[in-house]
Amino acid sequence: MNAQTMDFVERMGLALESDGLPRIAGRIFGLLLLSEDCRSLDDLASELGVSKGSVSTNARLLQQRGVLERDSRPSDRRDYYRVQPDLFTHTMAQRLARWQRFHEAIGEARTTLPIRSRKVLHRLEEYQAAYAFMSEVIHEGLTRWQGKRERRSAVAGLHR
Amino acid sequence: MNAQTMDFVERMGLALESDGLPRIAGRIFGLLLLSEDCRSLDDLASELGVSKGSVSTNARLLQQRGVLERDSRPSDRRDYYRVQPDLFTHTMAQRLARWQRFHEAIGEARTTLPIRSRKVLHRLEEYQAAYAFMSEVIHEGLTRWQGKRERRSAVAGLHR
DNA sequence: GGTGGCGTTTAGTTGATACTGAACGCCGTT
DNA sequence: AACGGCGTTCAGTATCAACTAAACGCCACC
Repeated sequence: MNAQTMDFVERMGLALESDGLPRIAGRIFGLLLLSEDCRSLDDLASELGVSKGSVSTNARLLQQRGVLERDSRPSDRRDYYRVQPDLFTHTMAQRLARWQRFHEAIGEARTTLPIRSRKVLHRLEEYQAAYAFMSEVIHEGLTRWQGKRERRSAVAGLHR
Repeated sequence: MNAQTMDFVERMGLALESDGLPRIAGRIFGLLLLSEDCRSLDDLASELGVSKGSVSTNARLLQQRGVLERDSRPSDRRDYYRVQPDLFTHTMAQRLARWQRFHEAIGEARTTLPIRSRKVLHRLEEYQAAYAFMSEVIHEGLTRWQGKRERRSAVAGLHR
């Protein structure tokens, strides 16, 4: 592997690690981000110099998170992985879902907890209102972006 | 402390832990979120049943992240902490900054790495474009929300 | 100048988890 | 039915970070 490429892969390892994922998951992601074609588990393992078991576990983890996609080829028993084509939309949506859980906890607290203080109550309401507003903004932004993408690829289709 | 309150505090502990912060930091945040007034370090430590050192370190951490604010009182050497008033805007802006670093890495890779594949290049460009777009959407949304807040508090001021 | 209350720092412990290497199970092929 | 190639799983380890408790340093007040 190229030295610069290895640097990038390593940076991605650290970046996703700071996001709560295993470092190897980040490395797999980084490598596939720069790969033209899908890669098999053994391919990934040897390229990254890590055990096959780790790659298997982490590739599946990334797949479940919507970061990677699994692919198969006719008359080939191996699994191949690649990055999800519309990666950005997926990860963004997933982040939103993660926040949602957090804000649900606050909402639940607001309704079920015996809150004496008007100040606290107002603080929680304010927070929820802000979340609701921004959640809507982001959702609307995502659909607008997808619309742009679709229109662009439709035009590209005409040019073929 | 109330049992339900303890549940909530514990949930916040887990929530912020899954965000890369120490669990105690989450507990401090949860407790202060439900507190009418500021709390001293010793107060927090005894209420949460953890060591004073942990509270000191983690409260400062949350302050540096813009989650908490430190307060002091005349003729009192103790530090008091409370949640940042416009918590939501702060945390949102901080998340954006964190993403930025990630996307800078991708941008850097795109320009410095020798990328042979047109497909890969297009993938990276697409990703960056999406990020730029959504970053703008979120920023614009945040300023709109702050505008709403200011107008509302101005009206509330008139009514006093 | 000593004393007590405060926040901070640090050595040490504990707990969690990423990772490895090997065993396992499955299936297609011979 | 044995074999080989594949993905998965699991016991063992090693690393890392949170947390505690105690020492420390600082400042105000006596």
